[in-house]
Amino acid sequence: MPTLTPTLLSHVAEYFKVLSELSRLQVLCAIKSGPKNVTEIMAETELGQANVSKHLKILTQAGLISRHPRGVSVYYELADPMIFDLCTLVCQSLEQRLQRQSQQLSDLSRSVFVESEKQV
Amino acid sequence: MPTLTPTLLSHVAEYFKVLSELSRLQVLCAIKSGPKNVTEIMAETELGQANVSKHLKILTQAGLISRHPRGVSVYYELADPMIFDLCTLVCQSLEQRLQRQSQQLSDLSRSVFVESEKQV
DNA sequence: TCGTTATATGGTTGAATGGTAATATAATAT
DNA sequence: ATATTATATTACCATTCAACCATATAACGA
Repeated sequence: MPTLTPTLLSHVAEYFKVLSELSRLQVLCAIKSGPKNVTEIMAETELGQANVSKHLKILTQAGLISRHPRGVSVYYELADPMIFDLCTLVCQSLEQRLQRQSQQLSDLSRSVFVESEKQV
Repeated sequence: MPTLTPTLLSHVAEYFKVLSELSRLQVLCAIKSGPKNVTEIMAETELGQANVSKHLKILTQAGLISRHPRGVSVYYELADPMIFDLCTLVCQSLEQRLQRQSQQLSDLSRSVFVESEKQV
């Protein structure tokens, strides 16, 4: 890993901030299978037009997607599919966390059960 | 990659939101080399006490770090070093983006140079 | 017990930002 | 030229949240 200087770190934080909004992740998922224009993205995400447009601008400025006007409509496509590698890693972490929690829960319920047995 | 249902996606967004704050990334970096107590983290990050405490709580609740009281002080440690794999991927993406931009800049300056030559 | 140190919490404030409606711009067709 | 469709922008509101101050809690020593 590169040295995480404060400057670099703030860029990383900014990157994560772009990905920290559900609507924007939905937009990214919408174009995961291939380029789509704004109308198509609106349909798939069920977000408002101005809203989608703003999010697309933010994603474009962050370099996560690229903009391709074609005729009257504008197509957007993923600039770096690595984004979904990030999502995969996060999902794995979430999964592990859930497993730990459910394990703790079952341990807890077992101990409660044992305790109640003692009472009898 | 698992199917990114809206529910799962919102969890992923939440995860990224935790990582989207410079102060919290600084805290994570501070304990990257090993567990540290709150005072040590304050010193390393130069953040206020209440501030650090709140960020530590957020990171703990998100499952990114774990809390270990020892005597009068409380030590925190990374719960999942995978976090820095995320940072590495992001850094690579940022680097690529910068390279593309600098390439475009040099292309631009070259074309400007050629144009000015034509003028002569 | 009392004081001290370490950490956590509550309250407040200001800045950032997502959503939406209204409007602007751009491209195409009639 | 004008209407129409697609996209972008602006203005506004509501919410979120980081930073800070003050205060509370907890652990330990004198």
